[in-house]
Amino acid sequence: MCSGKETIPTSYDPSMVEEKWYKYWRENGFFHTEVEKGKEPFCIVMPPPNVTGSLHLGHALDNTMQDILIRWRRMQGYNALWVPGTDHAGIATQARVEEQIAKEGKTKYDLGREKFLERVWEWKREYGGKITKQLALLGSSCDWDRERFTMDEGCSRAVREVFVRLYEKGLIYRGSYIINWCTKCQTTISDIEVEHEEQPGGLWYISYPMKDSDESVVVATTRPETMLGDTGIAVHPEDSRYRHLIGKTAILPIIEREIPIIADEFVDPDFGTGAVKVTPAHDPNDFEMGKRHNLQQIQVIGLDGKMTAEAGKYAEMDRFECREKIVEELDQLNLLKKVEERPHAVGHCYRCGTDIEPLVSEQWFVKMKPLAEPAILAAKEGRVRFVPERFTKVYLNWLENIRDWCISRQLWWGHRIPVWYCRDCGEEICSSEDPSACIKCGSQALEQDPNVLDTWFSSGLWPFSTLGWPEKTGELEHFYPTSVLVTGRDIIFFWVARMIFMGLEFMQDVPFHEVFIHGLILDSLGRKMSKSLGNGVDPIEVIDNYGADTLRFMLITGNTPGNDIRFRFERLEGTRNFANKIWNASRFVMMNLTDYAGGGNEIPPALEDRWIISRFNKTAKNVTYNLENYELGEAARYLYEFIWGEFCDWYIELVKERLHGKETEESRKRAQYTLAYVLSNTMKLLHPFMPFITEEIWQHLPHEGMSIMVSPWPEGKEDLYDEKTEKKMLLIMDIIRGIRNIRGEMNIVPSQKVEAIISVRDAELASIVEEGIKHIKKLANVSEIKIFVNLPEKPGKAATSVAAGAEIYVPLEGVIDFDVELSRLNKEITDICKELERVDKKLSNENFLNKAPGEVVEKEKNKKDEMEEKKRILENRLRLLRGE
RNA sequence: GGGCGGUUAGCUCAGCUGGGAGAGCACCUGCCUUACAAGCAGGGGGUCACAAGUUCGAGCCUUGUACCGCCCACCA
Repeated sequence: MCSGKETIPTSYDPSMVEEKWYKYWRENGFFHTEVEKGKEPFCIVMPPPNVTGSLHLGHALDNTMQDILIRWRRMQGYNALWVPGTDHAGIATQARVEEQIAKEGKTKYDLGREKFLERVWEWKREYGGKITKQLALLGSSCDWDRERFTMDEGCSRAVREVFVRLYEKGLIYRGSYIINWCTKCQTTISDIEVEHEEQPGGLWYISYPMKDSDESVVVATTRPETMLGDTGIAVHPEDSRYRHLIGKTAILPIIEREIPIIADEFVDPDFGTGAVKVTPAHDPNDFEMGKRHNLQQIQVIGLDGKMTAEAGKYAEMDRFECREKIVEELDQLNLLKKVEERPHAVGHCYRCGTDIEPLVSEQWFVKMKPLAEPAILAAKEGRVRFVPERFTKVYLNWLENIRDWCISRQLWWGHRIPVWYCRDCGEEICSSEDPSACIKCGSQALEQDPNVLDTWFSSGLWPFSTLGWPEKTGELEHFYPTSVLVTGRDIIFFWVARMIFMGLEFMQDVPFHEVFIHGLILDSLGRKMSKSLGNGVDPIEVIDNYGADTLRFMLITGNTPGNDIRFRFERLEGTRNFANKIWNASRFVMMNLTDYAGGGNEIPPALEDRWIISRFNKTAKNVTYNLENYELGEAARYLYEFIWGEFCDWYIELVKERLHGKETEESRKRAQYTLAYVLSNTMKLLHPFMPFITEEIWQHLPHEGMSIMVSPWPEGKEDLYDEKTEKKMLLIMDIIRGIRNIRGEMNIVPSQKVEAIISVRDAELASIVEEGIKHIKKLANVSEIKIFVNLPEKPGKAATSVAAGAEIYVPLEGVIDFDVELSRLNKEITDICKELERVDKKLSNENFLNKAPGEVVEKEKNKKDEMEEKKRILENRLRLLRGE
């Protein structure tokens, strides 16, 4: 059962155990979950990482949190399912493969759509498994038998089904609207994929002459090159400066087009000149205005970012170069009236950073209002709850101001839009199955829409598509709605909101009841980790060097829900040391359990046994409570403190004598039992956080069952709380600390034992000290202790310490350094005086006495008495030492 | 322009529904004490950003201010 001392290394080596146990868990099917109707379900669907990506710290945090929740609930006896999977990540993956074939000197057009897609699938097969392997290294206990991919058969079916149903309901439509175009990626992107960044820019004032008069109108613009596509000038209807011009015609310089002056409420009279040029084809506001006033849309910038034929002599010129040239020409024409420096929020493509070009294009959209409304309601009614709560507002604010969602992408990698056009009669056919003939004219000359869907369209179905939808599976019935979604706050809009409205639309219920949001992982200087800064940390490297348990625990501790975390290597080392501490404590326990064959619970527990059992059960309660409230960091902190500060620092030290056979066999066995009980149950509490080391240790301890991960969770039994014992131990520990303090301050080496004289207030306290006398001797390195009740004459040449109700004297004849002792006493007295002052002030306040709760007042009074006694004793000592 | 978060020890951060300021690291002192030097014992170090308010009592609640960070936004 237990290994001998020699075979267990003195420092913990994660690489020796992690792979072994992961394999063991997997081979024994502990990750796999079947529907068990009798058990309460607990289900998490994993946010699918990019299939061709590799694990970064964000994933590590995300999945550690999920694994903690799943492992904990599984141990609690829930029917716990964690569904893993990956996302096809349209633009990102396609870009990688395009890069690859570019090295061969080819473009995707050389290959053609079909061949290109074959290459992407090949790439996916070759590089796609990487991230899931890395998730395994982290210890993720997800059900790999249920691994999904957003483009697998089932998910693809779900996507088509959803598209068709929305289409038939009129919630998906096709039309020409202004969209965000990335000239580099050569595709549309949705509004949230556009990142705005303030950049220095200019505001150019351009004069447009009026037709049939000498007047002119000056407009201000940040994008002069778009003037080539101007089809109007707008002013505010109430603006007296321009009222007389409304309805008249101006001449667009350079192009010499006649354009109308229109009146529109949108125009802010206080901005610029109060007159604005209108370019419906290249600005979202102008697009709307153009619709309102029936203005022509003239596209002057093409999909490639170059000026179109409509730009006249500027055709074929790059849009940025054109800007400069236009300004030059206007200047020459004396039409440039003013140039101002002005920061401008330019939209960039979230992927490649290219300036987004708004332009009009025929695309597919999802009508959002009818879908958003139920999603708003669900959050308001608390059917889906955000943790921390403040993110509800972020979510609601977005949905309440939502615009229609452009879902078509001009990519090849993705879910192709299930719409076909008949070449003969023009009929548009939307169908979940590939149609063989036109439903109207019977022609077989059908052509599928070339576009694919936004990647987030399929991710939005993830909670139900992975559970089998549109089939009515047992999984869906049992596990939907899932229990909690764990994700970063950066994808609340992209993903969380969309899953919620899709779930409500297609499952008539929210996809999860709770959304647990975590922050970002920053570098040690508080910056985002990014490729360009080169400040990224590779979690796999961390796992190689420190172990997965260490990485996990480090990511979880010292953090609070929703807040960002700085990644610092010192913290990693601290956590590694914690793992090592656990390892060595366990080594100690195992070494002392070599002859232990179970049992011992029937033997009456010693004081320290009752104490550690009480402390353990309180810890279990605290850990459970904090897990329930998603306070994973707090839960971890309780464990850290219990293991290191109580089990290691105190309990192990307290039982060494018994284990070494210095007392009875019975006492020894009872200590063995308690060690095994507390350690193995503590390992259970720690298991969700540090799965590997806890399994390794648990397997070495007496245990039932095949794995700690399927052992029952210790809930913390209140009937094993023992307040009386804890109070006793507190006194004994205070006495030990008091003597240690004297020893430390006096620099008394451990080889030198001291004596102690303890004077207590009453017989009850005397018996407690008596009970702890051997502990005091051992842990404070004391040779002899004399206990008195109210010792009348205090020892002379001794150092002093005071605990609640007990005075401790350490005679130091010849050794005592009076200066040290005097300053030590002085400091303590000063500290007490400060406290007393505060307490006195409180207690002399009549309002406090009258208004504060009785127990609080009582507490303060007791405190005061204690302090005063302590102060008196210490002052007496001071006088005695000074020979007063 | 709106919204959110932060400001606590030298550093990085905890501090739950208001009732004696905490941890880790760093620092100082002494220790290889047969689990652990990745350790043990002891110690120093804080006007809880600032101001006002509520309260018997504020790190915590209210309002305002300053600075840092993030998100959202169709004033060209």
